[in-house]
Amino acid sequence: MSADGYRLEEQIGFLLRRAHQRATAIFAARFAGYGLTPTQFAALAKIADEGEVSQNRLGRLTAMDPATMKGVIGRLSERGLIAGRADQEDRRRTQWRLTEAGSALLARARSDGFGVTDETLEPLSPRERATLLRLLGKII
Amino acid sequence: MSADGYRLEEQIGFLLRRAHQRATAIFAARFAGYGLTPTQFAALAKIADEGEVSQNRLGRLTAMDPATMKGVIGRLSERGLIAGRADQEDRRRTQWRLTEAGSALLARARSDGFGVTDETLEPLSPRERATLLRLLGKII
DNA sequence: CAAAAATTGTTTGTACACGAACAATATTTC
DNA sequence: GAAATATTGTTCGTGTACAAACAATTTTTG
Repeated sequence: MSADGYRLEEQIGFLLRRAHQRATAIFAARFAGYGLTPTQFAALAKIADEGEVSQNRLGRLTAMDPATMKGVIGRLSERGLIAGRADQEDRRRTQWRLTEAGSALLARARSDGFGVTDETLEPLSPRERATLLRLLGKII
Repeated sequence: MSADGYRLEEQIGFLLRRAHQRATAIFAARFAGYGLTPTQFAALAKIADEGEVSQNRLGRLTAMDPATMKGVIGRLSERGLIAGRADQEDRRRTQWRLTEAGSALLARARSDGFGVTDETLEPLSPRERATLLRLLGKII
C-alpha cells in the first residue's frame, strides 16, 4: 500500500473507468448480434428522437467530440443505417436521418437497451439504483 | 422523445460515460504539467505500491487489458519513468519498477490525485460522495 | 456595410480499450 | 514423463476520445 494513503481503488476516476468498462462489456454481449457499439446505438436513438439533426448538434446530444462524431457518423452512414442531406439554410451543415434499414435495426435493438441497464445495475436494490443514477447526474 | 420511453439520459452506460469524461477532463487539467494520463498515473501508483510487478499482474491491478497495458508500459518506459528486467524464475515475464525519475515524478504528482477526486465530487455532499463510491464499488 | 467573432465540419496525431489470433513458457493431469 | 491446459506477452484491427490547427460559412458588432 502507498505510503501517503493514496488508494487507487478509492479514486472516483478509477471507479468510473471500471464501472464504464463493465457496462460496455455487458452492452457488447447483448448487442453482439446487431453490430452496434454503445456510441453508435446512442447516435441512432438520438437521431430517431430528433427526426433530422446536424452532426454538431448530434454530438452535443450524445456527448461526443466533433472529431469522434465524424467517425461514428461515417461508420453508420457506410452501413446504410443513416443518410445525410445538405442543409439549404446553412451550407456548412449536413442533416442526418435514419434510413429504413436504420429504423428497422433500431426497432429491434431498442428493447435490449433496457436489458443492459438492468444487468449492469443488477447488484443494486431498486432504491440504490435510483440513488446511483441521481448522484451520477449531479456530477456530470 | 422516443415513442417507447427509451431515454438515453437515464441509461447507466451513458451516465457512466459522461461522468468518466468529466473526471478525465479534470484529471487532464490538473496533470497537464506532468504529461501523465489517468492510466499512466494509475500504473505508476500501482508499481510504487508493489515495488516490482509483472506486466500482466499490473494490468489486473489497474484494470487494463494486456494489449492496453503493453502500450502504457511502452510509453512510460520510453520516457524513462519505469524500467524492466527479465524474470529469472519465469522467462515469459518482465518485472517492472519505478526509476529515480519515475519515483520523483510520482512524488510530485501524487497529491494532485486527491484534488482530481475532490473536484470531480465537488457537487456532492460528503455523505453523497461516500454513497456514490460505495454504489460504484458494488457494480464493478 | 465591413470587421470581428462564432459555428460547423475536417484532418492529423496521440492515447486508451478490447477482441482475436498467436508464440513461448509453465503448470497440471493422467 | 508426455500430453493437455494455463499463463505471459505480442501483434493486428476496429472503435472511441480529444487537442490542435484549419477552411468555409454564418452571425454579431461597431
